[in-house]
Amino acid sequence: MLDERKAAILRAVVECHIRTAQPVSSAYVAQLGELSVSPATVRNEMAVLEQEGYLFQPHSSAGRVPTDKGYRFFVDSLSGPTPLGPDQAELVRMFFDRTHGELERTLSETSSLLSRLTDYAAVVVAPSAPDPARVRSLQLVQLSPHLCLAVAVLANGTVERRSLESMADMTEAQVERAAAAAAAFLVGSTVDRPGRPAPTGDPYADSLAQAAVDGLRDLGDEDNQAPVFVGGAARMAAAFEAVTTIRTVLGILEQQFVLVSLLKDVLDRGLTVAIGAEHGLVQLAECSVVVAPYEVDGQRAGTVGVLGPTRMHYDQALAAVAVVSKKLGRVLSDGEPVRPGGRDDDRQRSAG
Amino acid sequence: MLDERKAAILRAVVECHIRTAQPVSSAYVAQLGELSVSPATVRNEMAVLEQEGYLFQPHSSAGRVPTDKGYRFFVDSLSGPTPLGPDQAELVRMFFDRTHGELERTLSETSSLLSRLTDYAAVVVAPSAPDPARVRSLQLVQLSPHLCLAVAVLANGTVERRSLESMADMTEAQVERAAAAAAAFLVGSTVDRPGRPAPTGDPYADSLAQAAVDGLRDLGDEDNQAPVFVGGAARMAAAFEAVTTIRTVLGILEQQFVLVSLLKDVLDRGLTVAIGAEHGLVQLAECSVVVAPYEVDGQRAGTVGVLGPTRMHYDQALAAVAVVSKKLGRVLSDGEPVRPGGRDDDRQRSAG
DNA sequence: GCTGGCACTCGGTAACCTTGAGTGCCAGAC
DNA sequence: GTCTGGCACTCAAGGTTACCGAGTGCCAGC
Repeated sequence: MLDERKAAILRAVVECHIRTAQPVSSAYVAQLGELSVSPATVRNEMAVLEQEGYLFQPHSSAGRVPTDKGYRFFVDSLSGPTPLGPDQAELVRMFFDRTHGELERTLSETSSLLSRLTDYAAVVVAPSAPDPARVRSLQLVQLSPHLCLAVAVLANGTVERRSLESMADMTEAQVERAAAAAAAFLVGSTVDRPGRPAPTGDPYADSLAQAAVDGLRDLGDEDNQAPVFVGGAARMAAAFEAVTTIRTVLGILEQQFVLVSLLKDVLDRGLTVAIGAEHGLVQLAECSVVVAPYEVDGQRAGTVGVLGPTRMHYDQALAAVAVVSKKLGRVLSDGEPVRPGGRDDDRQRSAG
Repeated sequence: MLDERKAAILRAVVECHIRTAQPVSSAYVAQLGELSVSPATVRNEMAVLEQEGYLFQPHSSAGRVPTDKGYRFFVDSLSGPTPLGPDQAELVRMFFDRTHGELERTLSETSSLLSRLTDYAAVVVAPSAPDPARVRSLQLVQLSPHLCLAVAVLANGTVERRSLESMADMTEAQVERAAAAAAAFLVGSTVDRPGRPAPTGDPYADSLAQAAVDGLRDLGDEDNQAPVFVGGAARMAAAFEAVTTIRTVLGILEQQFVLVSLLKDVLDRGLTVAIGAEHGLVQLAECSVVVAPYEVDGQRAGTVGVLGPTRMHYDQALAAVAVVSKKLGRVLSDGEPVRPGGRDDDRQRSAG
């Protein structure tokens, strides 16, 4: 589609613009020396590239700036994964060596890590409950005469809470009976087990037990909102000039629901990088997203991602996201906790 | 200290500058009509106020802007709590009517609410565990041969997790024995109960049980970090002009530890409002903080606060923080869950 | 097809002027 | 003594003009 020389020029323009945030001149590209041609030749090629929509000229006497299409070409032509820089690899190693358990905290700190690695905002979507989720224990805690809290510990260590309100006041004994019934029904089984707890003889206890079981059933549902952890939102303030842009982007980062669907959407379309308008969100037209799913126990569980300006360092972001998603998945996998001093290597073998 | 006329002028300047973010002229104050004097007189008074450090003149032909000291005088002279506006009161009522249980979620949404009420960033510090914390149930969940998760449900519905690593691999039976021992020791008691679980006959199980008990003991410790929920950080982007300021402030908002100590510090000094440099944080010199503790079951449990520019709407912020802290405390109190359609009134009776 | 040369464009910067909001001060009135 | 109107002064903001130079587009020649 693009001959080799045009491609090289385009790549040079993108790389330079990512670094400098300035329009790139033909003189700069020529002086690079990669292809031994004069600025005039480069100019001619650049004019063509502009006609074809890869470049854009802010005004008639300025250099060229890549369009979204230009970035897309650049990203697609990135040759294989760049390795992480040594300091960054060190950061990652240190982080995952001392991390274990405490799901929320791990996820939250992972988002900070990813943000520090890339210098953009990072997003980590919590693992959806393994499907189907096996219940390890179920408790009912009475908070007030008509308010109970159902606390379920799942096999993977996740803790789920549901508050249950009853119309009538409950006695302690009733709550205990309900808890026993609900636990007998659900513990050792999965949350979506069909049927209902065995009756206790007390209709109030029965309905409470049923409420607890019902409350947990939605865990399997698709639309059950997975929590999101955002790290380094402040770094977006440095990435943009216009205050209004900053405000918009920060606003989006606070809307967990929007974030989740954004990442999900990108992944569903089989993308790893969504540039500018490629994802649906108009408000993020000046942003790109780099995402990767992570696997827990061999299943896709959640997503990590980086949100930056369209002129982001894609290679570094891709590398960071790849490494973090892999390591995070491993840390969260049951059978494979962090092995301090273990022999895990960061490099991906083969896999072109 | 300030005669009544100077005080009136100062108040007028502060109010106007909060609204307009512009230097305030003598003509404006005179034309207000509150005190029937000419601009020239106002000018003379303003010159004195500047000498005394209440006002500041950006340049010699500009109006006056309040200094931190000026704001301090203004805040101290606010007469009693302003009531919330009707729409805002409605927001608050709706929010707390449909809120119950689910601690983290409540806190997180409360921070959003407070941010929406004030249009600044809001901070909610989670309640510190009631002191001493009573344990309702204790479970050990084995995640891998040498990694366990201790899950404790406290009497108030809080769930605490601690991951426990053992050198040697543990069998399921050992974990069960340890869980039984630890539960027998702690359930029904408080986390700081002295002594140790009864021995099980298996040294490995004993040490695991001990580890679980030890792990929870730090709950009572002072330095145990209370989680923080920040809402509406994006609104800070609108409150300031300079991008660097925005970045700094957002950076602070991401450092939970700094936030907690900031709020704690302000409260410890007996303040409700900290203006500009009054709190220790140089980076937040352009910000003010409005805080209020909330009480759960009659004890100070956590803090809510608002972070805005020094020229914030103090009256509204104070009102919002007061109402939200009171309502939040009530919702979180054991004996007193939200009573839908109940007879709770928002007005503070007497209490001058 | 590439290149050097050249005219042209146009954003950015600096110098300059003008405007007007606002002050400080003073002399006179109450 | 205190207030006030008047007046000169200051200085940021905005507009105009001129200039510079980076960068392009095009063309003629190699």
